[in-house]
Amino acid sequence: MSAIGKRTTIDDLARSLGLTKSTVSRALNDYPDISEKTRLRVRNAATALSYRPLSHAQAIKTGRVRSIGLVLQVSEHDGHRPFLADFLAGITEASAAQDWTLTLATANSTSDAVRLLEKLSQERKADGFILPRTYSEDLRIDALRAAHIPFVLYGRTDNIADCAWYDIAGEAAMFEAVETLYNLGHRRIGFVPGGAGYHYAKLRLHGYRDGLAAVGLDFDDQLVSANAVDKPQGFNAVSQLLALKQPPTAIVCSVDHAAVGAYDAIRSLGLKVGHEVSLISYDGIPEGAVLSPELSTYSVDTNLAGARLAELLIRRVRGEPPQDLREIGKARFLDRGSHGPVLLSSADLAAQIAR
Amino acid sequence: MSAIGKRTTIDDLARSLGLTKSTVSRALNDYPDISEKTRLRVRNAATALSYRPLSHAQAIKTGRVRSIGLVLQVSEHDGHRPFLADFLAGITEASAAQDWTLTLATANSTSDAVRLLEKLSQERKADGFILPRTYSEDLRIDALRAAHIPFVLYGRTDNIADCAWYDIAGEAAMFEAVETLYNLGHRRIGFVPGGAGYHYAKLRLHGYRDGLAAVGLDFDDQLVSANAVDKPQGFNAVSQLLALKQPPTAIVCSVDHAAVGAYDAIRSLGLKVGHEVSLISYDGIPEGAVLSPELSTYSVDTNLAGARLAELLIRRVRGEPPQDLREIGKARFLDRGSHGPVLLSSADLAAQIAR
DNA sequence: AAAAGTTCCGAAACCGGTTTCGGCAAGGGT
DNA sequence: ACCCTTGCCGAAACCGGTTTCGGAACTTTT
Repeated sequence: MSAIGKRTTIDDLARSLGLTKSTVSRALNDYPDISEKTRLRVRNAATALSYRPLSHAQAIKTGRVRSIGLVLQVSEHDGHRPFLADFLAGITEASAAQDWTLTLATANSTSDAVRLLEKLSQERKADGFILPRTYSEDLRIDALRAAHIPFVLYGRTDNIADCAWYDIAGEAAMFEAVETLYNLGHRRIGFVPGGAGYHYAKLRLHGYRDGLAAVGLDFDDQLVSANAVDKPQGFNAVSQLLALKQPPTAIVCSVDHAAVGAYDAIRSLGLKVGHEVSLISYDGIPEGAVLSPELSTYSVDTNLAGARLAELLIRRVRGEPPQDLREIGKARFLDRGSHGPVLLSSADLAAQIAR
Repeated sequence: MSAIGKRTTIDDLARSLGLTKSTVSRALNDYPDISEKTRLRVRNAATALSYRPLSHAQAIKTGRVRSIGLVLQVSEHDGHRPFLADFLAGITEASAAQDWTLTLATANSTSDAVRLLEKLSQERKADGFILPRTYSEDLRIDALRAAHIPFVLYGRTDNIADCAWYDIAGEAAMFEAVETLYNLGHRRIGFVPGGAGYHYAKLRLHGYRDGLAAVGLDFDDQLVSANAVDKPQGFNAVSQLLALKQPPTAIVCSVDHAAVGAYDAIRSLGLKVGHEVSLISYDGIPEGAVLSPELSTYSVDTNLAGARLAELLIRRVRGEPPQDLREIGKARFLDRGSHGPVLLSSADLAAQIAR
């Protein structure tokens, strides 16, 4: 690898300035016992010689490599797969702004993820981790907590001790969706929950129930289908709901990919989305815009999420307590064509379906 | 960050064995001057105490952090966006097998990418880089070459000096597509080139031309449309081709996303894909399977590409010459419904379109 | 049995930064 | 005029590994 183009080290820099490397180091790190004059001299010389400290040489004393760890579980049902690039861009841009980088790994299972988290941390490839797709009971969190490794959740979880997080208020969106549909005259409102075990699914179901309570509708567990996170599951879930004696005239979906299946289910009964059956969903996947009618859904700013998570994690690594590092964002409603005023009563709808 | 759970250092390990750390280090790194007996003793003790060397502490002497760098340009037209997760998984899995990791960054422009490459390398956040989406003339390559930083291309380029690469033989696929269509009776075969400036686009156009030559058809530059890398561009490109006095009865697309637009263009003229107009494309995006008829296309194993690239780069960093690190894979043809025997002559097709 | 190799490990330098500690010189107070 | 700060920088330890060098103990050769 040819030794051409030797790096300039801190010693080179110090020598060229007639200072010692300790002074140079403190000047560059803004120690208070360095005069403003020499601080500037050092800074200028550093840029002139294009000096860049080796991050691993710094790390040996500071213990920090200025790197965010992220372990993706690729086998997951990935509603966020289309958002991956945005998510990563959000993290890396926010990180780069503070001179941090992203160390990425992929796992095939939760236990694999735990193993990688521990390994990356022990080798100090990362100073802390962003945990995407949190479960209500999450082994990754348990492991990091036990090992006192800094982390930030993308999502929330049951046991929030020592947890920092960024999350979108999916429950608020579901709540609002129920209200919206109620105001359009719907009185039988179904719900398609998201992935079992994921905490977001639990929260969104709560939001749905709270929404019902707020508008004065009774909760009917028949109106909650099986969990659905993709097109076929969504198809089955909605078929199941529409086969009820008193079918829902509106359905709230936890994830867009299930809603795509819902379109097929509704159409296969000779009904039209947004007319006989209204649909409101959550995620904001691009496919929603090419369906007809376009899917009414709550969209998530994944780039922003990545950026916020990176900033929170860096603060966490720097020692801020997790209680101060909890942030909730809002999903933005895309008011499109898949929902509308109630057209038929539930009974009439049942009759129509029976034909 | 509580000092609970102190790491075991190499000194701890040495002390517990009654050896010096130099012996331990050499034992773990398979130096020949360590007896087999002590080598085993050390290994066992290391796993027993779960000793994991700090990668940055090693790096200070070795100069390597065992990390692959990847700078994504997020603003690119990303045919490979849907494959991003697969690509990253391929890289990280192959890297992890050799105890390497992936350092990821994102850029908004080529100059931004160059800046990041240099920065990451100078701070030694990465030992070398994978360069995705290569251009025929690529500033990133120039920069890395000039700085003697190891890199591997995903794709090829004009000036291949000092270049190692992995690439899929897109030109062979285009060649074969022309042959296939010729054998089905097509004599007017159009071509939709990919992104201007990208080297893959140049290669695939060559493949198309060579294919024509091989079957004995003349090259007609009218049959080559404008560049197209997404749906609207594909729509325009194919509309342009079908508006010719002697329109093609078959079209080869450089990228699937353009082919999706081709479907619309063909249908809007009252024609059916795979009947009046045949279509063969390249990439293997998932959307191709939900079109009707399903898109005939050459699919790329992106996961494998990531894995091969990681392995090549690691060898490159270890000092193998780039000439020995060039590898070409093959795209797999998905023989589906968007192409078939010629139905109308070009003249008849023109007449039909005119109506 | 002495000389010459081998085998194997310890001692110490080294990598490139950061951080602690101490001291000199200038400034301020009495 | 003297002492005490304060400001500012140099000297040296330190971080946790890797690598070079030298030498003791043990074999082999002559």
